[in-house]
Order: sequence, then C-alpha cells, then structure tokens
Amino acid sequence: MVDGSGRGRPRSESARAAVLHAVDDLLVEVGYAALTMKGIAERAGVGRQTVYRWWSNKAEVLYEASAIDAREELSVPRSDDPLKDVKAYLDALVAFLAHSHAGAAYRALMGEAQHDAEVAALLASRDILGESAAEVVEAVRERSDTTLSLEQATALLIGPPFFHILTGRDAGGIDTERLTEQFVRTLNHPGA
Amino acid sequence: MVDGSGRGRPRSESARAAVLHAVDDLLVEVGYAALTMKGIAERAGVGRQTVYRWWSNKAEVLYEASAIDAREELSVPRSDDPLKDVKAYLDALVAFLAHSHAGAAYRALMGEAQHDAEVAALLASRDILGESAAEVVEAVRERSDTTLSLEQATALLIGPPFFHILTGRDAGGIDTERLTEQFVRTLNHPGA
Amino acid sequence: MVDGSGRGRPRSESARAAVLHAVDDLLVEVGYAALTMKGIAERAGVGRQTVYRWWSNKAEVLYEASAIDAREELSVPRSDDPLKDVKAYLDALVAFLAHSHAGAAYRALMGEAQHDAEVAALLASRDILGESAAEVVEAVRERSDTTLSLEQATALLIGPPFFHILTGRDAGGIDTERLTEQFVRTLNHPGA
Amino acid sequence: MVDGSGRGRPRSESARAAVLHAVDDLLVEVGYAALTMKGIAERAGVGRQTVYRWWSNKAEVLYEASAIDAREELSVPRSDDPLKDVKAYLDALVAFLAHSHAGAAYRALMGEAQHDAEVAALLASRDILGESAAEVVEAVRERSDTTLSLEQATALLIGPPFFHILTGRDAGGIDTERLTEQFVRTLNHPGA
DNA sequence: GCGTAAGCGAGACGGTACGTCACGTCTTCCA
DNA sequence: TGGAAGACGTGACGTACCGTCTCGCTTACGC
Repeated sequence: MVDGSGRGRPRSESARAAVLHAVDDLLVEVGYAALTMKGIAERAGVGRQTVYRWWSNKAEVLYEASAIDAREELSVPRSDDPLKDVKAYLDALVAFLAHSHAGAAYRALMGEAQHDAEVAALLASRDILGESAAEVVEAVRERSDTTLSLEQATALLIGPPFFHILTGRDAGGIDTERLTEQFVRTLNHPGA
Repeated sequence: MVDGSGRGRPRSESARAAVLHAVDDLLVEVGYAALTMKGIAERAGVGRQTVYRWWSNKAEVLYEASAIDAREELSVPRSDDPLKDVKAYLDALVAFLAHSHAGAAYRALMGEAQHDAEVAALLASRDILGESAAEVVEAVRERSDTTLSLEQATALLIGPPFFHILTGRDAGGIDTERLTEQFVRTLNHPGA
Repeated sequence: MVDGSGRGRPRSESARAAVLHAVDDLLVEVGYAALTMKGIAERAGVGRQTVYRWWSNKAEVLYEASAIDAREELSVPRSDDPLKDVKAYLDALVAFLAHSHAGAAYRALMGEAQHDAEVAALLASRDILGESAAEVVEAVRERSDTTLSLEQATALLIGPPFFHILTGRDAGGIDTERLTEQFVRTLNHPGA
Repeated sequence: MVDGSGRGRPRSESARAAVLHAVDDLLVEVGYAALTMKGIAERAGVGRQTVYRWWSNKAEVLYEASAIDAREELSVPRSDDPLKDVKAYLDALVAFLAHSHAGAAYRALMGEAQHDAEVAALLASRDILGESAAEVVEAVRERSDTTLSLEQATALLIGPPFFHILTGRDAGGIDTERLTEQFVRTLNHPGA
C-alpha cells in the first residue's frame, strides 16, 4: 500500500497515465509555450484539480513525461572500445537534443530553468545529461592520467555540441568523430 | 530624417529610453517570468500601446535593453599574447553568463528561444556570443594550421563553460586557465 | 436541476445578486455612458469573466437589473372605474419614465436600441411598456365599440407622454387627466 | 469675417464638407455604435485634430450632417386643406423616422440624449420634430377652439407614431389616415 | 514680398475599456 | 472519498479608440 491509510479511493493510475500521455501529445502538437494545465487536463479527460493534485506546474508534468524517454535515448551500449563509445554517445546526444521529442522537452525545461528557480531545482535533482555521459567519460578518464574532475571532463565533452544546438545552429554541422578525437586527446595529454 | 516621410509626431526618445530602463530594472527586481508588457509600460510611465508600437513582446524589449550591455561586457582588449586574450575572454564570458544582469537577460532569452520561434529568430539575428568570441578565436586559429572552422572552434571554446553554467552548476568550478590551454592545444595539434 | 447535468460547481447566486446590485448603484452614480463591464465587475467584487459568463454586455445586465422594478412600478391596482385606472396608469408611466431609476435604465436601453440591434432584440423580447398598459387599455376597449387594435390603442395612450419625456420636455407639462379624457373619448367615438 | 482677427489660414471648407460627407456614409455603412472620431477623420482624409477643432464629439458631427436633411424631409407643402396637410405630415414623419438615413441619425441622437446630457442639450437647441410639426398643428389649432397648448397638441400628433417606431414596432402598422382624423377630432371636441 | 499666425494631414503620446485566456482554488455530484 | 465538471476571483493579454500633443507644410493676412 503506497498510501499511509489505505482508506478512500486510491489514486487512479489511468488518470496519471492519461495526463502523461496527453502532455506528450500536446508538446508535439502545440509546443511548449502553448501547453497549459487546463489544456492538459482537458486532453487527458481528467479534472483540473487532479492534475494539480499530483504535479504543481506544467514543468513537472513535462519532466515526468519525458525523463524516462530521455534516459533511454541517451543510454548507449558499452563496447570494449571507449573511443567508439564516446562517438556513439555524442551521436545519441545530438540526436536527442536536436531531433527528439524528449530532447525538445529537455531544452524547453532547461530554458525555463534560466528564469524559474523551481524548474531549475527540478532539473538539478536529476542531472540527466551528466548522468548519461558519466559512464563513457569515466571509461576514458580511467585510462588516462588526467587530473580533470568528472564534471570538468563532462563539460568538455558535452559543451561544444550543447552550445551549438542551443544557440540555434544547424545540428548537421557537428562532427562527432572529430569531437571524440579532440576529447580523448585532451584527456590523454600529459599534464592535463 | 530616420522616418521616410518626416510627417506626424516624431517618436519620443524619452519614452523609448524609459521603457528600456524600466525593463532593465524590472528584470532584476521581479525576474524574467514575472516581466509583463503591462508592468513595463506602467513602470516606464508610458502607454501600453507605445510599448507594443515599437516592440512586439517582452523578449524584444529585453533584447534591445541588454544587447548593448552584453557586447560591452564581452569585449576584451586585444594584447599581443593570444593565449592571454583567450583567458581574458573566458573570464569575461563566465562573468557575463553567471553574474551580470545582461547575462541573466541573455540566458532568459536563450531559454525562451528553445520553445519560441520568434525569440529564436531574434537571437539568431545577432549571434552575440559568437561575435564576441570571433576575434580571439580567429587570432588563435591564424597561428595554428587547424582545419576547424571558426564556428567549430568557437563551440569548442564557449561550449564547456556555457554548458556548465546553463545546467546550473556553480560557476566557481570553471578553471578558465585550464580551458584556455586545452583550447589552444587542441587547435594546434597536428591534424586538427 | 436547472443545469443539464448538475455536475460542476453551481452558479453562485450571491455573485449574480452582487452584479445586479452593482449595476443598479452604478447607473445612479455614474450614468449609463460611464457604465462599463469592468466597473460593474469591480464594484460587485466579482471576476470580469463571471459577468461575461452570464451576460454578454452591459445592456443585458442593466435590463435584468431593472426589468423587475419596471414591472412593479408600472403595475397599478384595478378599480371598477376604467377612467380612474387609465389616469392612474398614466401617472405611473410619467413617474416611471421621468423620475425613476428603473425608468432611466429603460430610457437608456431604448436609446441604445436605436443603434444596436442586439439591444433592440433584447427589448423586443419583453414589451415592458406595452404589457403594463395592456390591462387598462383592454378594459376601455371592451366597453367601447372601437375597431382599433390593442397595439394602436396603446400607442395612442402612451405615445404623447412618451414623446414628451423622451424629447427632453419637462414632465410637469403633462396633464394626465386631460390625456385620459382624450384617450377614452377617442376610443368611444362612433366609427373609431 | 467670422474669425476675430482674420489672421492665419482660414478654415478649409473642403475639409468640413469631407467630414460631413464621411459621417453620412459611415452611419449607413457601419452604424452609429461603430462610428468613431478616428474613423470619420480617416474616411474624410482629414487630420483627427481638424475634426475635434470644429466638433467636440461624434454626436455634433452627426447632428450637423443630418439636421438639414431632416428639416427638408419633414417639410410638407401647405395646401388649403388642413386635414390633408396633417396626413401628409404624418406620412413624412413616419418615412423620416422609420426609413430615412437622416431619421436613423435622429433616432440615434435621441437615444444618446437619454444618457448623455451634452447630446440632450444639442438636440434641445433645435426641436426638429416640434418645429416641423408646428405649422400644421397650428393650422388645426386655429380653426378649433381648443385650449390645448401647441406643445400638448404636438405631442398628441407625433406621440403615437413616435412611440410605435421607437419601440421597434413595424412602421407598416401605422394608419396615418386614422391618426389624422383622431387628432383633428380631439382638437375640435367641445371643451378640449 | 516677407513675417506672422492659424489651419492643415499625419501620427505618436498616455490612458482606459474591451473581450479572451489561463491561472490556481472552490464547490458540487457521482461512482 | 477521489475524481469529473465547472464556476469562482485574479490579472495579463493584445486591440481599439479616446482626446492631446508635436511635427513639417500650407495658406492668407498685414506690415
């Protein structure tokens, strides 16, 4: 029993699913800016109060709706070639940020976080990009004798394509092969 | 004569200034999310229509209000030592993004651009970060034999701190000295 | 159940009453021209949307607010002397049109109806003046052998004071005694 | 010289005519409610200030634009048969109030006067209906020995059709022949 | 014939009401 | 007793018109 008492009508799992489904659809159909709690509730065939009961704003709904997708899209199978894994991760990252629905949601939330402390806290609670990169970055770090922290190395890897895409440049201009080489070389350089 | 005809009452420069001043103040006081066209007009002591006449949304007002500041804060004097210049630029960039008012405005607009095509177009019309970095990046590029484009090199330089700050990490964790070395070394590496 | 389903929060009767009360007060205080939906809502301590939800413009609110008063002020007790009743009705009519609040509202609506089809339709849906006169006119008509329709007879009775007051003449100049005699005589004249 | 000094550019007669013409057209095209000073000025190809310089509101423009037409439409040639003249006048009155453009303007102004003291004063300055009826009413009055004042007799004549039309009833239902007879008979009745 | 003064069209100004929308809360009935 | 329905008060949205105020320009008088 999730609930402390077990008394009263239990939370409707179908209502929860309907809301998450609705927000997914609406994000694609009308975009983030036109997403409204009212619209989500109506699309889900759910009372407005029900949405507010479980999520306090559209960012939370959107986060829950896309976080799982995001982690999935950004997880790449490990091989025994770290360089190949880094390349694969960068490809997944570019695809996620530039082309996926979950990525659009992430970018929207990241943007909102720039001027909304609650959203910032929400995103900070789960460093989706950092976590997803951790494994591959760690693999490269281990084999090098770099003194860079995991966080610094991660920024080095993700930063360039992240900047490229978030500033509206064409994702086609990103050469993940080259970025991989540069990343690995930087970490392996003596004294780095 | 700026106007084509010179007919009619000329635009009030004082009203324009009052609006830009008001938006600057309000951004600091209430934050981006709570900025409203109504609030800007009232704070500026200006009619609402007057604001709408010259700017179509709060993003445009904010952009005009902060673009000049931004260019100023990000322009660093050139010396004869490119490495020193890169470091100075990175310091200015971190200060701008993490601590300046104009930078907060820029981050807000950049965020908004993730889910608002008009704001995206507005920002794309003036690549503030790219432009500001162009000189120092070009100086390093010229002395190397890299085949990286200006855009790619720029992403390499700006990306890591940009990612660091926009994902809410502490700006204190950025080692601009080290980033400078890594950037220059990457460009100078044979075959890069 | 008035509503089809009975679902959802029921209409707030107190909000309705507050609006009707507010419009009554405001009409007296600021006059018809300065009546605004915004003002009504604020005075009633009610959301603007709530006013629009139940009435589509100020004419409708005003109509509902004054129609009941109007019918009351214009209803005169019947006696067994039709002539006396006609005189009493004319006195009530003059008092209503020239001096009562409800009458001021009626004149305002009647005026608005001259250039607003919706208001015209609203007034046409309930011929307040015609209805109020019907009983006394009918009583006189029955006792005569006139071929005048009820409508024609009504215009004959109401027309002169109506014209007098609406064209801004002093209501004191209306001799209801004489108008009564003339009305009754006209209906009773052979061949009329 | 109308002007005190005669100095400065004289009033443009063409601008005046253009405004009066424009307000006539617009009344027909968009109706009274949608008439605006802005619209009038634009339609006349005239500066907004020019309209305000000579008329203080739309009622004044409309009044000047339609008063002459009104007097013309309501003036009927005198014959040596007063009864025939009264009938002709009533026909002209019904045509004016129910079907003419100038009449529509008059009804609009009369309506506005019910809740706008300035418009009321404007209309009171020229009792268009009363003046137009004076001649025929006086002719009948002279031949009778009635003690009714001109004003009372006028209300008796104009009232019924006025009420009929202003309360939105079909003008076709007005029997001017019969109204004429009733009017004349009432004035001629001994003791009236 | 030149200066002064007022009217001209244009159009921006500070205001304010419009009618709509979404917010987040509330009050009802139904399952 | 949770959930749907939907009304509630609040307040921003973007538009329209208000009446006023510059503008540069066009007359027309009077010195």
